[in-house]
Amino acid sequence: MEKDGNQQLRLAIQRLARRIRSNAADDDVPESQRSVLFTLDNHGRQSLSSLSEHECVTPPSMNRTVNTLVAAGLVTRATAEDDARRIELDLSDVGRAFVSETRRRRDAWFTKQLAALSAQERGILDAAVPVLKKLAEQ
Amino acid sequence: MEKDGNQQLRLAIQRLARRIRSNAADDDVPESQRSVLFTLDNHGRQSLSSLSEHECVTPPSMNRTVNTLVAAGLVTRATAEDDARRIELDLSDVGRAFVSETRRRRDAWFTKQLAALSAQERGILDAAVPVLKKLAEQ
DNA sequence: TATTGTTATACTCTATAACTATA
DNA sequence: TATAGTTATAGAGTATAACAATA
Repeated sequence: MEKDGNQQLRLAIQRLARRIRSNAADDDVPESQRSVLFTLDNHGRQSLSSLSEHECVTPPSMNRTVNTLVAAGLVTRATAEDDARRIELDLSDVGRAFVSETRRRRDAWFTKQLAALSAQERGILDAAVPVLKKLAEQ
Repeated sequence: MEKDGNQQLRLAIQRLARRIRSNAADDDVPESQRSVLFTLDNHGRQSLSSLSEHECVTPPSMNRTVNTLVAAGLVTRATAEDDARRIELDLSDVGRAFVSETRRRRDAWFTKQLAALSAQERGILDAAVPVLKKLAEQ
């Protein structure tokens, strides 16, 4: 890869990620809350402190975010059976439906963008998927 | 491209963009300010209102951000010669150096990640660059 | 009268410090 | 005494409304 090919690739990825976010965001739910919903969907029921660690936010801050989500009916809160200090946070049915719907909208937008490409271009992207995944996870 | 290949590609891009940001961010300068510096570097000297439009922020909000940047010596402010209502905002030399340094650090991190790939994998990514760019800009 | 920027004020999200309940 | 969560309070960053200066 040539000298500034790196920069071209990095810029293209950052720009595309920005477009995905701005085109598929649901402005009614702020990013901080949406991120918690997706974390609960991806990693399941968990305590306040594990959630705050995962989101790189302090417990008091996460507490407030969670309160909002519980008040909105998107998240459920329950005391843990084995340790009365801990609370178990999880998605409610409404929260789960919200996550599915958000995901569906993102995919719909992205699929529409892909449809404008040629078969050859889509083939190039298909080949790149595993490499991008490796890059994101290594 | 198969059914959920779209989703795989979208997820890989979003994850990779997140990693680029978290690994190369300069925590001393908040994202809102950094974004203004990059906009001035990319699009040159401009007024408060054009800057606020570009950043999708209200003029009072941008005014505050700009005040901070001027106080920090990263941005210069001057009354426009042809219209005394307008102000011209631009990068100072220090601001320009900051932008270069940030860019250099991002590239360094990303280049290091790419170095872990095989020649074949890098070739696949090279081929994908123009397609990703098209996707980000269409 | 319209436009450009600024000030006043309030709301949201985040943080640190201090507190309560449980282990 | 240590841990999980909460409350109190303060600092960014943003918004709307009202204002000042200039065109």
